[in-house]
Amino acid sequence: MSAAAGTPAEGGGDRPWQSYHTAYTNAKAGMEGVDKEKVQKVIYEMSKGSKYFENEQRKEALTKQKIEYLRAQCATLTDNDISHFQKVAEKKMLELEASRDLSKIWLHTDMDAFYAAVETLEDPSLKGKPLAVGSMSMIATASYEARKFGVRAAMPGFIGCKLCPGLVFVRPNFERYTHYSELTRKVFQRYDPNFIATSLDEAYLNITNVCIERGITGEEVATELRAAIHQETGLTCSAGVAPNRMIAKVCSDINKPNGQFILPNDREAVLTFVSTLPIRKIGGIGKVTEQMLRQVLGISTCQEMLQKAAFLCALFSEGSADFFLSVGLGLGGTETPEQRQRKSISCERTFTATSDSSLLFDKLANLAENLTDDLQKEGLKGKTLTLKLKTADFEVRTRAVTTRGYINSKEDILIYATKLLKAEMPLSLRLMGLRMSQLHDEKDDSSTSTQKTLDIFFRSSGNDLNVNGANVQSSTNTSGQDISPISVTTKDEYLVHDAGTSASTDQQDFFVHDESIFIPEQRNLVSYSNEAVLSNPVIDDALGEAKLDDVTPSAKVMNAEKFDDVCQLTSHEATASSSKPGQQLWIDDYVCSICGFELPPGFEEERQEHSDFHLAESLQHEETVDSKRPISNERLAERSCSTTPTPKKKLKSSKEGKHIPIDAFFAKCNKNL
DNA sequence: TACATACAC
DNA sequence: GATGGTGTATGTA
Repeated sequence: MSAAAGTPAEGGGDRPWQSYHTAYTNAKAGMEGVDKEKVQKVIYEMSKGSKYFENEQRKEALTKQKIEYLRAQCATLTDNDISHFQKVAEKKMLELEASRDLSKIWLHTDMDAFYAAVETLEDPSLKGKPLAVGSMSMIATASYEARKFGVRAAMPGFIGCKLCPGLVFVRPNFERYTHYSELTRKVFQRYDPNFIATSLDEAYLNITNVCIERGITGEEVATELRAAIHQETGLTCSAGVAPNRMIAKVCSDINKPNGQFILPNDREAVLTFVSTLPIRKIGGIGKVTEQMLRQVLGISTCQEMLQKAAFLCALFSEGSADFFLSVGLGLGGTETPEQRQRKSISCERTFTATSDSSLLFDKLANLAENLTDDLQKEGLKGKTLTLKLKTADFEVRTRAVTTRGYINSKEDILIYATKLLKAEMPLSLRLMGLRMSQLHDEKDDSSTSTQKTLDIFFRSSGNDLNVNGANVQSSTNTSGQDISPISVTTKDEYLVHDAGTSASTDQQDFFVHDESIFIPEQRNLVSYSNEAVLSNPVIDDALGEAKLDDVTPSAKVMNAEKFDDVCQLTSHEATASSSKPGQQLWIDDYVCSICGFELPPGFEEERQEHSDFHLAESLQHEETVDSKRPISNERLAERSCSTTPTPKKKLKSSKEGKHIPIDAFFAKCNKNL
């Protein structure tokens, strides 16, 4: 195998710090004169032995395994394989080359040490001092003075202190940063009304029209724009100008701070530029990808992507290979993308590790509340709730559940979140997070709040206890069947709706991520009308089903166990049961003995409502004395909860060659034979 | 769909 | 003594 000319495994032995790579190992602008070896040593010494460090070691070991695996795959390639992939790669490169568009001029701007610069502007006494915006745990931004000592963003503050004993710390103040960010965006808007803001301090501008209309060069636009930003904010920024966004971003980093770099719209210039460019400079190529490409294929510059094109096509997925080859050709991002919708919304918090379950449930409730606030502020509901856990050992797990309907109330979120968390207990955690995805706009949804739903139910119980009672209209589905209100579910999973412009609301007390693509022209996209969602899905799914099903309470008690089986949660002994309405018992202080519905301790109000529900149900039962359908609490469980089983620790060490490209190759080879 | 990973800032 | 929060994309099962 000729191409697997990876460098020998570095580090280990007498210089263990050399092999400890962190997110902040690679140099940032302003760190040119830094004694990297010394910094590495300090980072290593201060990290060594910590749980964080040990987790990093585990992750590195996995990366090494991946690298070994790819090397092995590489070694199996025959000359025939290689020539086949060479052809594949050449075809791809021709196609990519044909797509090259040199008619656009893109400008990328990046504020210089943004948070630190804003703080210095607000408090001039900080000027000239090594400054870290952040805390002892984490630095968000380091001033250029601090960078000279090796201090940088994403580094924990205590390591920064060690590297730079006089380091001054300032707590982040996101309202300030947002204010200054808005000032910069006013300037951007004048040059490109459709500019793309990727964070508070970075943006892409398509300046093609400005250049044409005013008959000026990209360089002149950059100079003028940077001057305007300085004029209007008092802050400096750097800019890169190039025929596409990928290159423009790299260019803005070249003469940082307070500088600019222009790459002409010329194919040769682009290829020359890319020929020596380290792959790590490219957005999307991080620590792991860099290591893989270097250690498996000996690739360290973009141009080498082209030399090793056949191997890239052989070893990686089509998407990855396309990306790598584009990088080698210096292509990427010439059209303004469609405004993208937010896909998820989340909230997570780190705290002192604890295994105290009541503390953990409290924290979960806080998260649910925060998430609800954020969802409601944006008028969003979601279907998939993901619980993120980070153990005291820094191991990260995520557990998700998809509900049948869209939810966004604290109560609903907490019911599912609690279920997910309970299934993982006991464990010691240092972080919990909740994320809602599969979102849609609340205003497109006719569903109402939990309370309202219960109101409707109770009103209906009072008047007409028939399942098709007056308060809940019967509806007809597409196949013309009469369907019960309870089973009416929304069918708008792929609803398209207007996202609007989003001014970032930086509520967090630390880092902020402003993902909004700022497109001031609000466009109303088509939104497909959804079928009516009559009421709160959680209640519909869990309680409503029970309302339809007609069974004796004792049968329900028996099924409470199955509920747990289906959800694969801790099994509860349904020993405590009551067939009398109003005397409902909570098994394990948690599960409703009648229907298996779970409500954690502390939800006394909700429990009361739930008990009331069964009371009403029981009354209804007395009125409609038919027992047509035996209850299916399994169905109830399936409907309300699709929680996945507890972690199956899969060891991804299956040495069986399952890598798609390789398999695909053999499939193709067989066809070709 | 669920989960893990990688990445950006 | 101590290593973040928000969001996207992708691969895999």
